[in-house]
Amino acid sequence: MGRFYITTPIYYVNDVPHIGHAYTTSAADVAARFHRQLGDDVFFLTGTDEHGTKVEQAAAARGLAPKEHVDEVVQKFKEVAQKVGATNDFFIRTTDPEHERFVQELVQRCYDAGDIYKSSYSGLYCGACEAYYTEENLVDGLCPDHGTAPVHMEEENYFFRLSAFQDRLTALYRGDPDFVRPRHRYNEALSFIEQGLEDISISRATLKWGISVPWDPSQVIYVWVDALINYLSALHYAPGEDLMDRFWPPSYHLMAQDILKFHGIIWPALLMSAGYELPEHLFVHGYLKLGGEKMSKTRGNVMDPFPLIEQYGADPFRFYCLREVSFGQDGMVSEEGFKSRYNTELANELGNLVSRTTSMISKYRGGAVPAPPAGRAAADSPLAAEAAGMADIARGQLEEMELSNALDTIWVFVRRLNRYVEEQAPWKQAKEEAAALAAAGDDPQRVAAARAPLDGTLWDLAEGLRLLTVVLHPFIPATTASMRVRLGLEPEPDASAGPAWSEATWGLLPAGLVVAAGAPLFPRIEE
RNA sequence: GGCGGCGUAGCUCAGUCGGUCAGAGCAGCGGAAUCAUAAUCCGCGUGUCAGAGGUUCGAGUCCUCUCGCCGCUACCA
Repeated sequence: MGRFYITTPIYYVNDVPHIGHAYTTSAADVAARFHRQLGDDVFFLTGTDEHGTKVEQAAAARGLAPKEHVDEVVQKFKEVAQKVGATNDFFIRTTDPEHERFVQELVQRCYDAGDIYKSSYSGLYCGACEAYYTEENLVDGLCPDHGTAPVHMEEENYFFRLSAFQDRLTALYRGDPDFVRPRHRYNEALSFIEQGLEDISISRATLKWGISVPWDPSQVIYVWVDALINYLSALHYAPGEDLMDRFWPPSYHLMAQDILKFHGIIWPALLMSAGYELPEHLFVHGYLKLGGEKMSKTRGNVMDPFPLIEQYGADPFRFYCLREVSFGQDGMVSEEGFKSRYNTELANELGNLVSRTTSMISKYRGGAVPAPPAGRAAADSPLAAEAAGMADIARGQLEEMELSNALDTIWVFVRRLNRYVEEQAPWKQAKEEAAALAAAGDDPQRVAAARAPLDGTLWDLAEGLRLLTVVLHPFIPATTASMRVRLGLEPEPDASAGPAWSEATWGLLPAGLVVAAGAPLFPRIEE
């Protein structure tokens, strides 16, 4: 039994929830569910980042106080987690008073450690934005939002001595090539560090909407510093006892590539300064691209997942994203692709497999899953070895966060079961059985022998489906729950926990199950 | 410019330590079967593995160079 603490980034409420948020949260949920199945002590955290200039401005534009504004917008992000079926254990908001207090404590620690000092920051400042711009971010030398010329300004800020951590960060990376995965992201971060780190300003004098610097209330803490600390602060006040001891450090921080620098460099340095253990791994997943381009609102090529989820449920969405795109790499998604995979893989291959299996058990055995033929050990099933291999490999891949590889491994087995039906041809076995039974008379041994082939086939299929409910639970939990009902298995007491991974062992199918027919798991999408 | 990555069948992509690695899925064509959501299964690919050179008994798989894409290159979430 291990410990598993996984996080998504906390989402910036100024943005509108989009497929990227749903993707990250889904992926984190897959990992969290899998580790619960292993029996690990799991904590899965997500939440929202609610401070900063943009939020302050958005609120002002609506004539609301910032807090009123974020209280409203945060609901949309809570809905994302709920809609994708995420089993997050807590939802943190950086406006939680407990978080704010903790951020101040932590920053104070860094200050006391001598890693924060006052200096002046100079740059190009747009008064309308109340923000600084670097030259690259200007459009023809003008503010991209207001079209006005920024002025050169200086402000007194507190700086974090990031440069002092260069050697320790280098050592961290050199000592653990898996600190950031996949490897090319590790290279990126390391090369950034080796180019030389400069101190960073971690406070703002012109902004009000933030957490004030404890020793100088005229300034607020830079929003990224505020945000990163959520991974730590949450454990101090999320429901439950001793969460720090139970869960720190994080097993995985999940994120997209745009925020690697903050998580891979600033965050470890802050933790070093404040004296905390470092996260074990950062995992950087790719972007979902539509039509070969990175999705962006300005390009108008954003794929909105929420109508699809409303219409088809969370499972098909989760399945599609994690199956279509190699986890850790960029990939293309489209509504067309969604429908294609939904129909071919979920409806035809998996859904129909469940249909045909339960239907044949009903038709040939009155709905009762037969016992395996007398004298045939579970391990003698033609599928036993493949099933065991599939479960082992998928487990290893899930442990390594190779989510799409795991799904691929599992799907080979789904297809194997369909092929098995064709190979055994139960309808043919049923005819042969009828003939053999007619010839067997009352001889119990001959009756048993006559029934053995079809019994074996149906039992194998039911057992194969049962295994699938275990290994697919992390990806499509509502579906596997429904499959278990159809197979006549007892529902899990805790739906978010799912069946224990140890049940992914061939031969554990309980005796005496009665299958239940049902509407198609995935009705085909007809166009 | 520097660092990193990518360029493999019509499409989307796998290819861990160099030796059945030339593959999968989709799309297309042909066939079988009928338990099932007309759902399944089987068969069919002459691809210069971007190009050139090199190392090696042997290279998509290592090295060099060229071409074409992409990411990162500091405080914009």
